[in-house]
Amino acid sequence: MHESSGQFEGIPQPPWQRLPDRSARRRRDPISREAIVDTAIRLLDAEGLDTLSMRRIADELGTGAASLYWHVGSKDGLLDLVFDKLIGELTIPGPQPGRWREQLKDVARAQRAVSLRHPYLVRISIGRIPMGPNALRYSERVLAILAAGGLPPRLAVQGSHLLISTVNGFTLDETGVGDDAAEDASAHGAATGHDATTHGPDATVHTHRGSQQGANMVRDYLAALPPQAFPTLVAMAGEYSHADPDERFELLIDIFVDGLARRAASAAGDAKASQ
Amino acid sequence: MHESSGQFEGIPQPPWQRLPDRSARRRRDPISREAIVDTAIRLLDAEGLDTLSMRRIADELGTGAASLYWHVGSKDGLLDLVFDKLIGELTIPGPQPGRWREQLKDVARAQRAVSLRHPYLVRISIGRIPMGPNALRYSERVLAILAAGGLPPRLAVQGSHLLISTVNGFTLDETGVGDDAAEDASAHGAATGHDATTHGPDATVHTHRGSQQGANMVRDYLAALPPQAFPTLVAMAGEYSHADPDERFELLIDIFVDGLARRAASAAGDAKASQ
DNA sequence: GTTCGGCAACGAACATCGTTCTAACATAGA
DNA sequence: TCTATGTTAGAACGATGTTCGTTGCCGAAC
Repeated sequence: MHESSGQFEGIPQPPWQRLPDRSARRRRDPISREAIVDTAIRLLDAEGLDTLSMRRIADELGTGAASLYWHVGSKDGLLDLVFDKLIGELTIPGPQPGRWREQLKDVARAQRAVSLRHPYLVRISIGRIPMGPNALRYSERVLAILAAGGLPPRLAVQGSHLLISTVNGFTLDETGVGDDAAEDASAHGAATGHDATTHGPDATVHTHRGSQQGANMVRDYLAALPPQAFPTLVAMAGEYSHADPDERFELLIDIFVDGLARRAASAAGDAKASQ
Repeated sequence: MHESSGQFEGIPQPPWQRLPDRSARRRRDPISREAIVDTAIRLLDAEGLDTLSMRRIADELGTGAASLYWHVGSKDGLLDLVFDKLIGELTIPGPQPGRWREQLKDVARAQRAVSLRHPYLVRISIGRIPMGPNALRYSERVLAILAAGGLPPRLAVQGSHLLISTVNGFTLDETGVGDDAAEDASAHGAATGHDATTHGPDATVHTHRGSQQGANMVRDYLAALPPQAFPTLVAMAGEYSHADPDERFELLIDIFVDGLARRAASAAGDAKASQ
């Protein structure tokens, strides 16, 4: 009170008497955990996972990096919150026993859609056991669908786990290649190429921003391989140009859900037989 | 000159003439790209991915970090080489047309085994298109098995892709949880728990070094959930205690390979019908 | 009305990281 | 012996996650 400190705004503080510069930076709009999570997600969507830093988030909020730590504990804790919040975007319908197969496919499609909308999601999920409130809701509803479909508990639990990891595996290489800011080739090829099997690039080829251009590059590269060493690869190189991710994903969930249904049926048959 | 610098080993250099201290550090054993890659793999196996740094590798080789860059270009380039070298550990058998289903399962098992032996492998593979010499050999042999099994090219290519990503997805959460150096809980729980669905932990629970202890923790936690909100999860909590990864993996590849075989058969049927 | 204590914010600093710069060295050929 | 070239390596740069110590705010107690 008494407007104690910075009362006379015109007179600058003597520079040797170093006082905190509270000119900018209003104490209004106190930062909250939700605001931090939201800006983190906004930055992640806009600029990708690699460029996300505590300081970047703090800048966006008009504060310093240290201020974030009171609310989120650590960057990893923040990513925990981001992860669960994004899982909350998933809406899983209530179980309809006769339609459990289609429902399960819809769940898979929804999960892939979220992972494509936030291409960093799968990478964030690594090493994080999904046990936040939204993740629990998600597991509950998926399990409910499988239980309503008549799967025995063991198979239902295993199936829900496998569904998640299978979709994650698929979207991982769908989203893993091109993140953001296109890097140049870098081609670290020096000498010492003594044991190379082929005359292709030295170790691994990075193809950025996939889509059609990258697919054609891969196809051309494969087609140019020495046929005696890679006969099948050369013969099938053409298939790599029109690789439709949607079609492949549908094939995957078809295989998975059909297979799961078949195990469920055979399990039911076994149970009936041993009755 | 005349054997200018460190010739007479007994006499120390005058300290004001600051020359690089080449007292230790023999010029023998010049570092090579292979030696760098091998040391990196050894460190990765022993200490995990998080603690790997260029300086750590250089220390192990008795040199400085800058010296590595002449050979590998960048850390990412080094990981390219590590990745392809580890893929080289896989040995895929030649195709036996009548046994392609078992062979494909064996491929999956082998891939999982490598990913468990080097738990950082899957994480390294993210964003890396597998086109090194060993990766190409791998793709060639898998495709050869599928082609010998009679799959049409389109299905063979898609199947080989899906096999890799499916196994990766499975091993990702098998190896993703506990890396190395056990961290303490950290529990960043402050106030503002206003919208929590449950009275459980705040956001996400990290269970380290999985196995039985972690499984029991998960089971107990799920069993203690409010049953009206999570009826299915609570009812099936017991299943989470005896979750056998091997059994689940076998279920996965059973489903996958059987499903692929079924598509192959129906594709063959279609081809014959439209003939 | 004044004092006090805890919640919240913040600047500065620390350790570490990947990477670059540049000088020094080693060795082979002239 | 001199030079050219390939190779090593110390120092430094910028950026990162995180911690420390301090400061301010605001309601409760006196």
